Amino acid sequence: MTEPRAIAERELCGLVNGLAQQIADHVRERAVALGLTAAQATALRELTGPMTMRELAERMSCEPSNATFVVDKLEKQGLIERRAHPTDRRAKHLVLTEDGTALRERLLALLTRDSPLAGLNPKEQRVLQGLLEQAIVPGAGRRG
Amino acid sequence: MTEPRAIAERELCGLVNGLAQQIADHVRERAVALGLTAAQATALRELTGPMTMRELAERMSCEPSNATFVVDKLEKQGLIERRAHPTDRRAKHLVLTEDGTALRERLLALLTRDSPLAGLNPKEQRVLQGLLEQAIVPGAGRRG
DNA sequence: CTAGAAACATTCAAGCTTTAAATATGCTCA
DNA sequence: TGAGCATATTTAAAGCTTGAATGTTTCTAG
Repeated sequence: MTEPRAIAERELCGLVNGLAQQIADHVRERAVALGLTAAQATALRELTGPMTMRELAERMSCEPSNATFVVDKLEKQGLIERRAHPTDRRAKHLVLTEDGTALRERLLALLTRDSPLAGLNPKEQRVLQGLLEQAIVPGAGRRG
Repeated sequence: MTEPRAIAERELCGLVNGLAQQIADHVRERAVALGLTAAQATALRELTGPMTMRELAERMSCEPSNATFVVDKLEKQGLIERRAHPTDRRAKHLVLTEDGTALRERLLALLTRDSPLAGLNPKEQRVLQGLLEQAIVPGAGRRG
């Protein structure tokens, strides 16, 4: 409680959360300009190529059931398609449509402008990246 | 798009989000052990002393309307009280009840054990803190 | 081969979060 | 003083997220 070390760690957690919010707000702002919600934009951004629902969920740091919800919306908008997975019949293969690909390009362009990490120069960003990678426990977030 | 710098920044955003999730999951896990939800636990943790709704919302990195929602729950459980603010009649003064204070102590004890930042030693945590403070734009997250 | 365990995706209920709008109070300045 | 704008909180609607089932398919040990 009054242990300085514990207090510092709590404060640090607050900062991580604060920066995550700042990033999320940044995405949300740009998303609405394209008629997307923040969650939809995040999914679109993470869809770097064909992948399964689970892979997408992992990239979004969310539960698979949430990915189902978001992909439903994107599919209704004709931006994405759920195809049969080539080798595993349990899985779906998510593929961007032509419209989806085009919109994703526009989204990435918007997201790249005015980075939410502009306060850090490239070197500082590399240091931050190293620390975050070290702090993140591989299997913990979603099945600890 | 294929610009290496932009890709690195997107990846970095993903890592920030991932660590924030890891921290949130850590809180959630401990919260349920005390009959609290993650949001309620976060509010309780941030209530370091009497404060207004807006102050609490800022500490939680959320909208004031969300703080209203969470404080409603805590108040119904008798953990917190909304009192008149001593100098500003628009504002509420949030104060922990005796039960609330006791539960907060137990929560902090749980949260301190098994830190979600255990992957970093104290020195690394200080470096991380410095970078995060630099990356967070003071007025940005909540009023664009 | 086959039964059991594990993995992928989905559904549903419950709870969280944001936005916009509404109410109440405070502040500034002519 | 009082009009106009800013701030604190709340409400309602829409959307997000999680966790616990469920159905299907795959894997693994015998």
